[in-house]
Amino acid sequence: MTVERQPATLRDVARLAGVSPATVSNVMQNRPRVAAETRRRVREAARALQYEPNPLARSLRSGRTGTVALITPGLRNSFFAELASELIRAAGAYDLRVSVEVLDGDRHREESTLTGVWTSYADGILYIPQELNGHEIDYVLASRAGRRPPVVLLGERGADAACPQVTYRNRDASRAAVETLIAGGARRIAAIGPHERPGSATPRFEGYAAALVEAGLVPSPELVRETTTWHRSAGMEAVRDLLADGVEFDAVFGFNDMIALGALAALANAGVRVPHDVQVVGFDDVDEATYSVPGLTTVDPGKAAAADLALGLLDSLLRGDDVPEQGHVSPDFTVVVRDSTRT
Amino acid sequence: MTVERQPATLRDVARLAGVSPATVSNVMQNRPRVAAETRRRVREAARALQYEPNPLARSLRSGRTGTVALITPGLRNSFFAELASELIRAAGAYDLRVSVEVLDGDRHREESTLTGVWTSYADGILYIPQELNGHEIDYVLASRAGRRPPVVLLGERGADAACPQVTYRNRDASRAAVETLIAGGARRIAAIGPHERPGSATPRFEGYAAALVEAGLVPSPELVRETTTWHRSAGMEAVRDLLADGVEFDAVFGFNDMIALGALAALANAGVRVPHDVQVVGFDDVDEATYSVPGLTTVDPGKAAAADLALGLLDSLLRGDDVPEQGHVSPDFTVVVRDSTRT
DNA sequence: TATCGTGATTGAATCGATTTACACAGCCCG
DNA sequence: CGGGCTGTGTAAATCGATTCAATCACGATA
Repeated sequence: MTVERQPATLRDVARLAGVSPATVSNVMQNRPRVAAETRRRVREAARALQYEPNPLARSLRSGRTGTVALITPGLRNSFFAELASELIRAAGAYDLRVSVEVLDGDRHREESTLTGVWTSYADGILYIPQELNGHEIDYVLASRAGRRPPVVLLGERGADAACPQVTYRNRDASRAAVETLIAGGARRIAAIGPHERPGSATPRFEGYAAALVEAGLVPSPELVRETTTWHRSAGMEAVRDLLADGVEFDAVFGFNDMIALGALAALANAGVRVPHDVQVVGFDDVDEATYSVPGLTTVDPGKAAAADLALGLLDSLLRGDDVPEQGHVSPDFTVVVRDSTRT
Repeated sequence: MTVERQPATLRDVARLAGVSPATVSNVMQNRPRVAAETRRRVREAARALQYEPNPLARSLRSGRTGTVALITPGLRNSFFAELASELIRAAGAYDLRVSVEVLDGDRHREESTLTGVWTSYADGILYIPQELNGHEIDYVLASRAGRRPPVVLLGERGADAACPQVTYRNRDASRAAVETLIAGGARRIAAIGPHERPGSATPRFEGYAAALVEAGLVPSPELVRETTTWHRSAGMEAVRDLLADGVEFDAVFGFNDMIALGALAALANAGVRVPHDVQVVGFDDVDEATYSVPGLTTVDPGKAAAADLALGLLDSLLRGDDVPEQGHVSPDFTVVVRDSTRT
C-alpha cells in the first residue's frame, strides 16, 4: 500500500485525468463548460488522489478567506461568551469561520486589534466596541491604506460610526422588565446598576423611569443605586446598603443578570424572601439565571437573533449588496418569567 | 490629496524605492544581505505607500498561516469559556491567532470538524475532545491525504491518541480538596458528580476515596451521589435528596464548581449554614466561585498554566522540534480557600 | 595582471488555484 | 465549399510574496 506523502494538487488531478488544470478547476466549481464524461473522469481522479483544494491558494486568487474576526471584550463574562457562541453558530450558516480576538479593557490594544485583524485573514469584522467611540472607530478604520474593511458593530457603543450596527432594545426591554414587577404588585422598585459612562446603562435607566411614570409611581432617588461594575458583588453590596440604610423596597431591577443574581444572594443572606417580600428581575438571560434559586426572571435581549442579524448584515457587506452604512437594527426582546417575580 | 485605491504591493514598493522585489522582501524580513542605505530607502518607500504584506500570499509561499484552530465543547460552560480565554491569551505570546470551532455534543459533527478544520487554514489544532476517544481521533486524522496535522489534546479524553496531551491532575487535586474538608473537621463527606462515562469523573472519585482512606474514614455509599450532568441543578437536587433521605453529612465535595454552587444554593434554601453546619468544596475555580455567598473553596486545576503548556507543545510541533508523540504533561493545581470551608 | 573572495542585488521560478482569451472540432446553412 | 455557430478544452497570465541561483562590483591576494 502506498501512502501519499504530499497532498495532491490540482495539477496532479489534471495529469491523472488527462486534462488541463483549467478543466479540473471548472469541474471542482461545477461550472457549465465541461462534458459529462470529462467531468466524471476528473471527479474520479480527484477522489483517487483524495484531492482537497488548497484554501490559501484559492483565497489568494479570489480575495476571500471565509473567515471573519470577532473582536469581543472577553469570554469570561457569560453574556459575551454566550453571544460569541451564537455568533459562531450563525456564522456557520453562511459557511464562515470565526477567529476570536479578546480585548481586555486596554484601549490601546483595542485600536491595534482593530487594524491588526484586518491586516490578517479576515474578510470582515464583527466588533463589540468597548473603549472606542464611533468617531474613533471611523478614524482608526480610515487610517489604513487600501479598502475599508466590512465591519458590523454589536451593542450600544460606537453608535455613530459609518458601519451597520445591531443594538438591543435596551429601553423598551427594561421598561417591560419593570412592568413585570409592577404587575406583580411592586410599588417601590430599586434600580441597581446605573452609571454615567456611555453604553447601555442610560437607556436601561430610561426604561426603568418610563415604566414608573407610566404606572403613576414616584421615582425616588434613594432607590437608585449606581455601581461602577456590573458584577455579582455590586448587586450584593447595593442590596446590603439598601437594607442598612433602612430603605423600604419591594422589588429590585438589576441592570444585568450578574447584579440581579448578587441581589438574590444578598437577600437570601438577609432572610428576605424572594419573591414574597421582594421581587427581583435582571437583564440578559444568561444560562445561569435558569439555575439560580429562585430562578431569575429576566429579559432576553435577543442574543440569538442579534447574532443572526449581525451575520446577515456582514454577509451583505461581503457580497457587496447595498447595506445602510449607518443606522441600526434590533432583535425583539423577550421577558423570561421565572420564580423571582410574582404573577 | 490622493487616496490609495488598492493596497500597495511589494512590487509597488520596489518600484518606488528603485530596487527589485527580492530586495524589498529581504528588507521586510530583516535579512542580513542588504546595505544600510538601501534598507533605509526601502523602509521609507514602504511607509510612504502604507505597505502591508499580504498575509495570504505570504502564507501560500511559506506554508504557514499563524492561525490555530480551537475545537471546544462549547463556550456556554464557564470552565471552557475561561479556558478558551486563556488559550487565546497564551497563543498571543506565540503570535498565533485562534479560530474557534464549537462542538455541540454531536458526535458526527465532531469528526467533520476535526477534519474540516485542517483542510482550512489552521497550522495546528488545539482539541478538547468530547465524544471521540483516542483511537477514533487517530483514525480520523489518518483518514486524510497528506500530512497529519499537529494536534495537541486538552483534558482527559482521547488519552491514547498519538498526540501530546495536557491533562489535569484530577486525582491529586480532588484528594487535596477533600483533605481540606477533613482538615476543617469533616468526617462524613458527600461526593456529588461521579458517573461511569470516561473523563474526569473517575479520577476525581479516586482522589476523594484516597483522601478518606488516608484519614481513616470509612467511605459510605449513601454519601456518593451520581449525576448525569454537571450542572448547577444536579448539585441542588443531590443535596435535596441527601436531606430528604435523612443522610447525615458535614461536608460536600462537588465534582465541579457548578455542582458545588448548586449545593450551596440548596443548603442555603434548607437553612443549613455553610461552613458552620456543612462545608462545601468544588473543582475548577471558575470566576463565579469568587462571587458566591459564601465564597466557594475550590481547586484551580491550573487553567492558565495548562493553556501555556498546550501552546508550548503546539509551538514545538509546529517548528518541527521533537515532542513526545504520546504521554501527557500536567500543570500544578492550587486549592483556593474561601469561606465555604473551615480552617 | 590575473584570480579569488565577499557583500549587495536581482531574475526567475515557485506556492496552488482561478480566469480570460483563444483554439479547435464538428455542424448547419446559404 | 466557405462562413458562422456551438460546445469543449487549453495555454498562459494572475493573485503577492518568497527564495534559490546567478550576477556584478570591487578590493585583496598571489
